[in-house]
Amino acid sequence: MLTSTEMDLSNFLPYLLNQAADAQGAAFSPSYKDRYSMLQTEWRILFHLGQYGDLTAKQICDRAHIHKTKASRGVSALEDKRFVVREEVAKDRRHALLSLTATGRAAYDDLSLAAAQFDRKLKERLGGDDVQTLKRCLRALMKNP
Amino acid sequence: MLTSTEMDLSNFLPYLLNQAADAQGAAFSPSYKDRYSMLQTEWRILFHLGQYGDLTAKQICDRAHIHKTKASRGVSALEDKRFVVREEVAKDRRHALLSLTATGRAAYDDLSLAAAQFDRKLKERLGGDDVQTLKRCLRALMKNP
DNA sequence: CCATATTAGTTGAAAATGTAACTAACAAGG
DNA sequence: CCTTGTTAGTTACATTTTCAACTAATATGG
Repeated sequence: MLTSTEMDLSNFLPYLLNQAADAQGAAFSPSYKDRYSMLQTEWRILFHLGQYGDLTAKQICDRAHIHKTKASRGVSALEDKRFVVREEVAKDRRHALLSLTATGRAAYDDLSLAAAQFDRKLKERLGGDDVQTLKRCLRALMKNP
Repeated sequence: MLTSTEMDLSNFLPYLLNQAADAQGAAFSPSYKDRYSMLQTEWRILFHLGQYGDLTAKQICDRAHIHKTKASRGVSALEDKRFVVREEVAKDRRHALLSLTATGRAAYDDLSLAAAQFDRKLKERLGGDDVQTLKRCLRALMKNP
């Protein structure tokens, strides 16, 4: 018997968010896992570099909310795959600008296309109005209070 | 320059979902981590038992989409904390019905309240109409096509 | 300058997760 | 019965993530 203060799990927003994110993440992840043996973090770094141009690891961490150790290992993995090269910034040698190689760019282009298709199908499923609202809500929830 | 087929990362639904789920998860997790040293899976199992009564591990796995190894470890951890006891089902000794101890029930009640408060604040932030739409979308996205 | 603090990034160990192989119990067909 | 298959749950091992400590470079305040 649920009282008014008690919670209904199937209505608990963090739970719903998590389940939806897991399901959709699992649906998309084969795109980068199967074809490029990338982990999610690598895919995310690649995507940031492809979209926003050359960035330092720090900038990617800040934008994508990735912890620096995860990013550090992700960048190394992308270097091993020859998808990314790093170039020291003369002005401040702590930073290193990351940029995509031709191979990395090709992978990005390919995955970017797959992502666009994936997103388009989701939009079809949910309907344009709902997607608008959904994205607006998600953007609001990304940034904690 | 973005062509029509190219993706805008900040609009990619799996990414938005993931970021929002992470942010909200991180905001709520101290409730069960700090006070009860629980992991997310433990909290989820506890919540299922509190809400839906005694269940087997399998039933929880199916309902919550938790992998059986994760569930197995979560249940063990909850037993160690004396939050859960298992009782063999005579009819089929492969199953074990899990139920909350008084201690487990108390933790559930406490966390349930915290969750309700958390959810209420989110609702205030987003507005009732949006929350309706949001939850409907998330429920649709939880179940893959 | 020089001591101290901060920042970017790395590394090693510990914790958690995922994968696969396993056990134990039951089911079903011959 | 008895072989074969399925199911619930556990365990061992590899991979990934997290945490804390570290290095190297730069900034800052006296």
